[in-house]
Amino acid sequence: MLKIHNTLSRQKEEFKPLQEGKVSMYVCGMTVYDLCHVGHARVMVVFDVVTRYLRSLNYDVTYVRNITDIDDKIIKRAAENGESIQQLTERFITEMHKDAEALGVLPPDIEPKATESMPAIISMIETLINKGLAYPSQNGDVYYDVSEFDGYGKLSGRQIDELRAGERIAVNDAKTDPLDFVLWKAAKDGEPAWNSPWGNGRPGWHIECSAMSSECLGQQFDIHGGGQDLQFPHHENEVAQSEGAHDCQSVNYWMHNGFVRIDDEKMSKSLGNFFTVREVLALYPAEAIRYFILMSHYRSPLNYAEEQLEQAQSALTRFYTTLRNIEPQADVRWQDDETFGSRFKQAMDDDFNTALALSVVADVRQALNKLRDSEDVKQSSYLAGLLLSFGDVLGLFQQDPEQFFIGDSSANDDSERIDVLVAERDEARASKNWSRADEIRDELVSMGIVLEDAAGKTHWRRS
RNA sequence: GGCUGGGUGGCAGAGUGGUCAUGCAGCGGACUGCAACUCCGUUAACGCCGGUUCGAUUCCGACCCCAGCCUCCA
Repeated sequence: MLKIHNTLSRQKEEFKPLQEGKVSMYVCGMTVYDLCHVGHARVMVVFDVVTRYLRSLNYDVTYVRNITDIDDKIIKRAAENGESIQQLTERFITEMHKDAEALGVLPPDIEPKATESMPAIISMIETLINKGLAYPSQNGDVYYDVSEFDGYGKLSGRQIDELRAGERIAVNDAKTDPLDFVLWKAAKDGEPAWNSPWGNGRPGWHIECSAMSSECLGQQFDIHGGGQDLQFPHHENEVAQSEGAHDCQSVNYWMHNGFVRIDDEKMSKSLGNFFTVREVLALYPAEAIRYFILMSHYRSPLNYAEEQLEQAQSALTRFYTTLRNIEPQADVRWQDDETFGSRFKQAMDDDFNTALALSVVADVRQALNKLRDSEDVKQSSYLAGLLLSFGDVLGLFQQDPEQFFIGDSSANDDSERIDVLVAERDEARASKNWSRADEIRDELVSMGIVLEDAAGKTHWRRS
């Protein structure tokens, strides 16, 4: 039985989809004005695994991840760069897709953009105004009237009074209450604008998600995900908008992943302490980054550190070492395995506990290694297939092992030379010329190459 | 200040009222020409103080410390 930690109740709850056998899920994606950082990578990887796991349980999943392609930061950045907004956003959408692909993140089923959802956004704002939940102000903005929505604060666990007592809310004369938030922003000169009943303008940030989620998935759907920092105000406001407009509970399970940290501090654009995915990919294999993300539970903070990435890479190296030279059985389904499969399911059913799931997978690896010198090819092949089946859920272990060890050949064209040296050393070893053999090995070590003399064959890998 | 979440061995990170996490690293051994890989064995933890209990890292209470949100942020 799958349990999901629901932010609404702050508890793990049994997962029951609205429609049997189907899951509808919406995740807040990127605002595309810059490269993705490791925090964005975490969201993508975490919800990719959620999707893969649900599918492995035979759910028919519709996964929506939006793109915010119009907002203040985008306008500002485009102006700074001297390019059009469209040029900027298209560029970073392409970059985001490259990062996602490198990290083994499967594309979402629907990837709606704010700029392509204007009719739905405008019509939702109209509904909110007609219901008395929103009001146009004299300057052309439209605001949501927080005091008119009963459940305001239920998702983030806040009271309106508490929020009002806070001193950090900017004063704005156009609002009747400082807590009210903008649904539609009137355009200033030179800003991109869409026509609306309230004049030219653009949507506020929160409304696009309410509009796109209901447009893609309906007024009610199963799971809504995103980073923890979106809980308030973004998701709280989404609840107010969607439920205010539709008079029904919009989301049954809210999932929020924890932050990536650096030196015990949140990695964020505003603090400037972030690493882009691109930077990290230059240092470590993409799969190691993915493994690193899955080493901890998705709701825990994840501390980004060189040591952790290297640890992930070492662990991954062991898996591929094990998989080398075994022909995995192709049709293994982890769901049918009673020993490891049931433990894996238990871990993943418990709010997607990938850290625990990885320990089960490590046990499979060990069982496989124990068979290394045995004659039981059938069992070895089965366990290797099982490993790949688990890996399919986690998005790991799918590469050809040799490829993993050799690395990106376009970046390293010394493979031929290495092969020549290895062959030369094998000859020296055959004639028991140990000093020559060791000399060659030392040379390879200085090139960052580790040799492994398996039975009858020498493998090499980059350290 | 208000509201969340958390403090586990050298590091990372699960979990549990009373024999095992797991990974990386370390130590001893097997294997190896020597290594590497692999296997076997092994060291080591549960912030602090009380309480409940036959027994608490796990439950309860106080305290200390850390992070996050309350403003754009995944």
